[in-house]
Amino acid sequence: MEEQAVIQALGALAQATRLRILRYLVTMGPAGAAAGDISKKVGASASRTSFHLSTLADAGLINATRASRSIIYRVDFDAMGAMIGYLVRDCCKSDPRVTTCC
Amino acid sequence: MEEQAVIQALGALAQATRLRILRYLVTMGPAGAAAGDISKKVGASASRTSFHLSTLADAGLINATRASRSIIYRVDFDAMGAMIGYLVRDCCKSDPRVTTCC
DNA sequence: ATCATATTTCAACAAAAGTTGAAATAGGAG
DNA sequence: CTCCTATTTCAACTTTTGTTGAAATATGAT
Repeated sequence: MEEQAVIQALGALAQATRLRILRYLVTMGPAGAAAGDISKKVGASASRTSFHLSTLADAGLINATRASRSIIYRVDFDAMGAMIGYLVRDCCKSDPRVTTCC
Repeated sequence: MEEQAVIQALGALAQATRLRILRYLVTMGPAGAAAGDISKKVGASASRTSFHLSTLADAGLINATRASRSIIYRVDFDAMGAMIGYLVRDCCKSDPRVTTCC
C-alpha cells in the first residue's frame, strides 16, 4: 500500500461519525447495510451520511453496490488489513510492542 | 484506548510530514532524534516541524525530553500498539483478513 | 553579561474538511 | 406517466488544519 493511500485511509477513519459507520458495517459483515440504515444508526442526516460514506469509499475502506432503490455498503476488510499492515510493518518495523496487539 | 484518543492518533498520522516524522523516529529507536535533526530530515521549517511534533505528542504517539539545548523526541511504541490494537480488535473484531497482516 | 544555538510560540493567512438544507437523480409501484 | 422512496449532489457557510516568518524562550559557551 502506498503512503498516499495510507494517509487517505487514516484520515477517513479519524472522524467520529465515520469511525462509527465503519464499526457498524463491521458488525453487519458481508450483508452490509443500506445508506438509510446507516444514517439512522449513527444519527446523522442523509446528506451528511452520504458525504462520510463517500469519504470512506474514496479511501477504499468500504464499497458500495446498488440493490434496487438502496445502496448497500460493506467494509473492505482487505483494505483495512492493508492499512494496518502498513502501520505495523512499514511504519513500526513490526516492533513487538506493536505486534502483540494483534 | 478510548475512541476520542484513537481518532486523535489517527488524525495525527494522517498527514505526510507527520507520517514521515514518525517513520524516521521509528528508525532512530530509543535514541530518538532532536527537533532540529527531524526538521532537516523531513525537509520542513523549524516552526512547521515543531507544530507537527506537538500534534504527534498531543496524540500521545511520541514523547519529548530535553537534553541540554536540544529536545529529543521518541516514538511511543506502546501508544502505537494501543491504537493499532483498537483498530484490529474493537473495530474489526479481529477479522482474519485483518490479523494476518501482523 | 553577551552571544550563539535550539526550539517554541504567535498572529496572520491559506487551504481543507465538515455541516446544512434544498434541489437533483435513480429506481420501483400504482 | 405520476408518485413515492432512497440516495446523492450542490452551494453557502462554519470550523479545523496547515503554512509562514518574526519574535520569544531556554540552554550553554566565551
